[in-house]
Amino acid sequence: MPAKKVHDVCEVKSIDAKKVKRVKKEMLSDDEVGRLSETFRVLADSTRTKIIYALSGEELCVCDISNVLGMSISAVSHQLRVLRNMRLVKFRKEAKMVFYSLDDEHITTLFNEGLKHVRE
Amino acid sequence: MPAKKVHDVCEVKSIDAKKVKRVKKEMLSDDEVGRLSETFRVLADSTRTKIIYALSGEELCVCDISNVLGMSISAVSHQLRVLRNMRLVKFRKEAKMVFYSLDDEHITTLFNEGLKHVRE
DNA sequence: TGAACACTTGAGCAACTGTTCAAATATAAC
DNA sequence: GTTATATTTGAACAGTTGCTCAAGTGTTCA
Repeated sequence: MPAKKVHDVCEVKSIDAKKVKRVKKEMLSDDEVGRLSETFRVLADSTRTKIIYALSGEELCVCDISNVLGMSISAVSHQLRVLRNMRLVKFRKEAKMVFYSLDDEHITTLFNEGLKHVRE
Repeated sequence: MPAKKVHDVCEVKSIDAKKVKRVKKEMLSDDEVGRLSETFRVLADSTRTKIIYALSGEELCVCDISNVLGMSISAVSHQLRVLRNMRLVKFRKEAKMVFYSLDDEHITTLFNEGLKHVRE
């Protein structure tokens, strides 16, 4: 069997081979593309959006965030873990409570840029 | 049966009721939150990321984009529809071909802000 | 010690997303 | 008309995501 080719991919060079080559050469690296979409993906969920906005003013404990959003502690905690893994929030423990706050001003800039866009 | 309450939500006011009230009042509207996460969501996929970047230099037809990305025409076309629905790209038909180009400079700004972030 | 509290975590599940495949549409050339 | 090319579209399918529920950790206080 010959090396199977995906039929759906246009293989003709009739289009604009030079253009394709040039654009291909200037394409972002896989690493950049991956980190870029990962970055946007954390911001692309409404629960996380609300958490980030809530924390943009002041630090809050998990229970407070849960109250502000009207969501279960568990759901909030799961999302806080995502934000923690992405290093977007930091936390500090005080007795039984855990206080979260923002930990990445680049993301804040990006977030505000997005906010500006939807409010345009 | 009495009105069922979600048990998991912390209902005690022992935390910081005033803080919660204040943050709640300043919270983004549902509409803003929705549009914000929708905006970030379009950018949160690597195929769409690549398409946007490819189009940031010059207009390209579907076949060229497919060649640049090394993906099937169909997959590219599906994603172009998403970008079209979000008004992020525009297109022009020329004979059998369809040329796409960017159509939203706000998104370009947001995209570049994201790029700056991952390249920091 | 044990109960209460604040939070985290894992499993399970429904909803969503991106891709493939096959079929459809549209335009051009014969 | 038929054929070829460029693109779109719908269905199906696998993979991912975000929530709930229940059980777990760790700290405080009696």
